[in-house]
Amino acid sequence: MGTNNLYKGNLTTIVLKLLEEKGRMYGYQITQEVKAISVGELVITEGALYPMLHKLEAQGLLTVETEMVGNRMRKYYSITHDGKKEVVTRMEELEAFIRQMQNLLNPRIELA
Amino acid sequence: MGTNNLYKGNLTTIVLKLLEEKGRMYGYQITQEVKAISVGELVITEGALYPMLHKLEAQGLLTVETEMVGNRMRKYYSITHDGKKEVVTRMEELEAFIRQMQNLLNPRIELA
DNA sequence: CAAACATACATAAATTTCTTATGTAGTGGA
DNA sequence: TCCACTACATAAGAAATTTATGTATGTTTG
Repeated sequence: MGTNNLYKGNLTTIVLKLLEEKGRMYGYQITQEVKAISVGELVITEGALYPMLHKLEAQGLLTVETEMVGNRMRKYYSITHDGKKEVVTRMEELEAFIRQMQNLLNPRIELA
Repeated sequence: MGTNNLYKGNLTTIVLKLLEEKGRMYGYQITQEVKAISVGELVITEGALYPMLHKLEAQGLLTVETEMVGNRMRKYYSITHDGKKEVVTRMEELEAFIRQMQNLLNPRIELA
């Protein structure tokens, strides 16, 4: 997960958002895309990704289609309507979080 | 920890930064101050706070002075030189994290 | 004046989320 | 033929936190 562990709790948000944008991706592709976009900073491990995808599917936020490409299996994931609602919620939470962190961490006027 | 769980992994940073600003605080005071600054959004639980303070002391990032106020014990924590270095590192990491999240989550031009 | 709430510390068990390690299997190049 | 890459998967362990308790004093309120 790169050099620092602040992404903890945000991997799901990143994956859902990516699937919302791209429409349809398979697991390995997600890891490569995230690595590319983050310029190598964020590497999602398989041990984190696959259980997460299964969980999101079980929750109805993603759907799967299995395809054979040549001789190899691929499981394509797409975001559902519920998944899109979840993305909206998570984005709002993230923005609130960033505001709060700036509020908490920027030196401020002495409070009573 | 409030309504969303994004603060996960940042509680230590928040506490160290607060002690750097304020100079000297005790546990309960930290929970109240954080709650006040965040307007009730961020509530640090005791089960998270006290073990964390003990750990930071063991790591040499904080020092403790126990005082009796009336009939009641208070343990005042202060940040050390090493603690201040840690704050600098953590602030840089947080800024890098926020930039990466904006990069990952803002709709962007289609990549190759 | 008793009960409820606030102050102030603390720890233990459970939960969530992740890393590390391992396994299977096909592909492709040096 | 070995190594790296693609592509899936699971299990054991680690870290940070929540939830649940526990102890004890202080203060407000009906």
